[in-house]
Amino acid sequence: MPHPPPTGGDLSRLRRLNSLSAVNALRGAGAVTLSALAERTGLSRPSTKEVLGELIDLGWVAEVSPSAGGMGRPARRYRFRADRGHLIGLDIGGHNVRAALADLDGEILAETRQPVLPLAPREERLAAIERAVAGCLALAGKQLCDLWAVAVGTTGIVTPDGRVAYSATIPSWTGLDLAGRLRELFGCPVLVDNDSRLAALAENRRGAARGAQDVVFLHVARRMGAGLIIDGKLHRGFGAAAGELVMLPEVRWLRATGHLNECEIVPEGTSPEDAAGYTLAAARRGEPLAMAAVDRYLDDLAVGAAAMALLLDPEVVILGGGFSRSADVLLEPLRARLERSCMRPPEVRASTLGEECVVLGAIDYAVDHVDRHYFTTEAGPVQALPPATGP
Amino acid sequence: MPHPPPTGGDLSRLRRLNSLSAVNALRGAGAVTLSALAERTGLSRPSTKEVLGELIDLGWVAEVSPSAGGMGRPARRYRFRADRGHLIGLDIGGHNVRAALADLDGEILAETRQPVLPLAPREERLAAIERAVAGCLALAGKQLCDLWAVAVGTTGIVTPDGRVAYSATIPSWTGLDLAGRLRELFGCPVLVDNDSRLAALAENRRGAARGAQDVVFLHVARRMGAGLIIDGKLHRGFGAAAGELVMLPEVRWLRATGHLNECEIVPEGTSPEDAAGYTLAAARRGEPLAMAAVDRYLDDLAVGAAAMALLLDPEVVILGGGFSRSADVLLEPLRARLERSCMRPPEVRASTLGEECVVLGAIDYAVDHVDRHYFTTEAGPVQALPPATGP
DNA sequence: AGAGTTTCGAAGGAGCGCTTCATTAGTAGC
DNA sequence: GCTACTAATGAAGCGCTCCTTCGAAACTCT
Repeated sequence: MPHPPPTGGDLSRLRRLNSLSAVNALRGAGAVTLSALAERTGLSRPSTKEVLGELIDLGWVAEVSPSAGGMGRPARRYRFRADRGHLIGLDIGGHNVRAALADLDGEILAETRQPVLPLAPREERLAAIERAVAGCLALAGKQLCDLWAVAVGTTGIVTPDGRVAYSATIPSWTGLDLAGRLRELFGCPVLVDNDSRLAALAENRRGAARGAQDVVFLHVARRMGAGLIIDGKLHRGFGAAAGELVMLPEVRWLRATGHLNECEIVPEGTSPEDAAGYTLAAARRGEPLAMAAVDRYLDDLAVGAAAMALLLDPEVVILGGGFSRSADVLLEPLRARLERSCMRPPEVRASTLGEECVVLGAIDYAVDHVDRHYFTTEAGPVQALPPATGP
Repeated sequence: MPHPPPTGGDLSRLRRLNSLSAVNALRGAGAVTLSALAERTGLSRPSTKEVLGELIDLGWVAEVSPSAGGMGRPARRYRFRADRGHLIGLDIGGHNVRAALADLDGEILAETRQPVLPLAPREERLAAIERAVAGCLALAGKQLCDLWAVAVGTTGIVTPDGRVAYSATIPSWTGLDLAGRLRELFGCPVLVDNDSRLAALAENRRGAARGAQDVVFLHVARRMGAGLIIDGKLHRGFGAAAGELVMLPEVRWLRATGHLNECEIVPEGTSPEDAAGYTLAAARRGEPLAMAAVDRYLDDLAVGAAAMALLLDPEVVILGGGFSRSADVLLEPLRARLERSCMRPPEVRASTLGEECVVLGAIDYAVDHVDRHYFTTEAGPVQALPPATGP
């Protein structure tokens, strides 16, 4: 029988915990004085100083110019060196590849976009990915060797080891060892996950669902998806296939978009990509036919949304994805439908991150990965900052 | 802005962690030698001894007779004093009130059952609860003042503070402040939760889903329910209403049992309670009409089950509740249906705890409560054992 | 320039866990 | 019945981490 949890332990472990506590207090807090840090960590000033000194020696923390103004002796100030490593977030969709470059705090430094055709062959899309990343690096004046991790959100079902098991939106993607290919390309750790899940993560960290413990994120676009935050953590499931509610016919998500695409009001010859947007815009203007189509669409959308809300009882449901541009048309009716179906209806909010939610979620995922690697109890003592060539 | 997590800290905190580690290593492990304990906790022998000495002083640990046989000097042995406190688990259903008495390890010492009519008034059911508990106490020779906690599983939606917001099975229950009433009755902390959720907890701790991180528990009986274990923890949801998928018509769980009740093969005059069981038994014998009814029943059951499996991607789905007696008829077809609907089908297993799953889950919930209260980091240092009159 | 305020840096003390070693209590073999 | 072996016990001494306390330093306000 394996021993349960290796809790407690050594004195060095206590130091490690306090180092982590200090790192967490410094992360994203800008310039912090020693006294402030001591208060946040709960340690005494001398202990905090010792911990901080160690972090400075390891290269994770730097001193910045002392504070000006105020009473008493000016305090020296310190900051987390978020600029010592860089991360790439990728959103691989049917029509676009988006990339963003961020520092270790997840602060965005550069963004690019590369259009691709949904039916483009694998290599073409991979080339677009490479261009998008190269563009980000050039914009920020960085190099490949500055990258510590690349996180990717893509449509479809992704296995735990980063292969694309199946993608309806990008046919050529099915069966690809995406993580492996990108590792070759970028020479650093690559994390791959489903795009809807990463979007949910972003909304939870910096968007409309900030602070919520239980979140249902509805990725509404031509094709639907869902991402779940449960107990403050992204839920992936045993086989990393959580959120694939679309596949169940009774949930009516497969046919939902059809109501928008096939609305009679859509002019002949409108491309299938633009039809839904046309109907939504027409509904906003008050065209009766369009409004009826949107109503039918919402009826179908609400079935799956209600199933999730009833099953999980989340604090908030986020309406995100491409169609969330039309949140003004969709939000209130969705809320009304959920209030009819649910005993304890959740809040319903529109995404605040819009089109960028997947890229931002990928960045957040990469930040988490770095944190797990360097700043968790399991990872051993806080390690020295890797040399400038990357980890 | 509130300070995030009060991690790390004092030297005393380290001792606390090690005390907890020792308690956890002792819980449910019977008699343990000092060396074995040292190995499990990861501490050195002398440190382990000191920690153990403290726990003995506080009254949580006792020495037992030294081990006989074996090489070398016989080791002194120690055990967790699970018998110093007692817990009650209750299952309040439409037709029965079940009670169990357990020690602090969750080991069952006595069980009783009191029949009640579904339409019985509140006070009658409350009296049955009192009788069931009194019976347990008498069987084990204990008294009310020996109880440290009472945990209750009941049908219906339970608010976080222990009121019954709504119960379809027990009409008189709706609106009752169950936790308040039982606290008056028993004079100790009372925890109330939905019965399906507690059953899921029991299967995760000691039943068919032991060790699984993500579990969907299907409570199949006259009325359906669901309980979710996510990331190893019972999922309650923001308003403690998680699992109420039944309420959604599209999921077809409301009408499912009807296929069994209304099967032509059921003899005239069979009571509504027994009709479904009759059909299931007939299906097992191979009666074509019954088999067709069970098929239709399974079609409906599978819709909700598939929705849950697709959304959460659990490791295992447990078929539990009253109808799990007929798991031989239901399990394989359900598995086949899930394999058709799911990209990565979960394992499907029958409950191993049967009728007792709710009572056992209530006990497990009560054990968790005691653990949270006495043996967690948040609870401060491990407290002295309360005096014999209860906590 | 002096009082007040806040931070800095060093010294001394207490708690906790680790290693080490002599001692003790049993079994196995002759 | 005696000796050799084995494994646990108990006490002593060490090192690490955090704490409290104090005088000195640096800057603002009057």
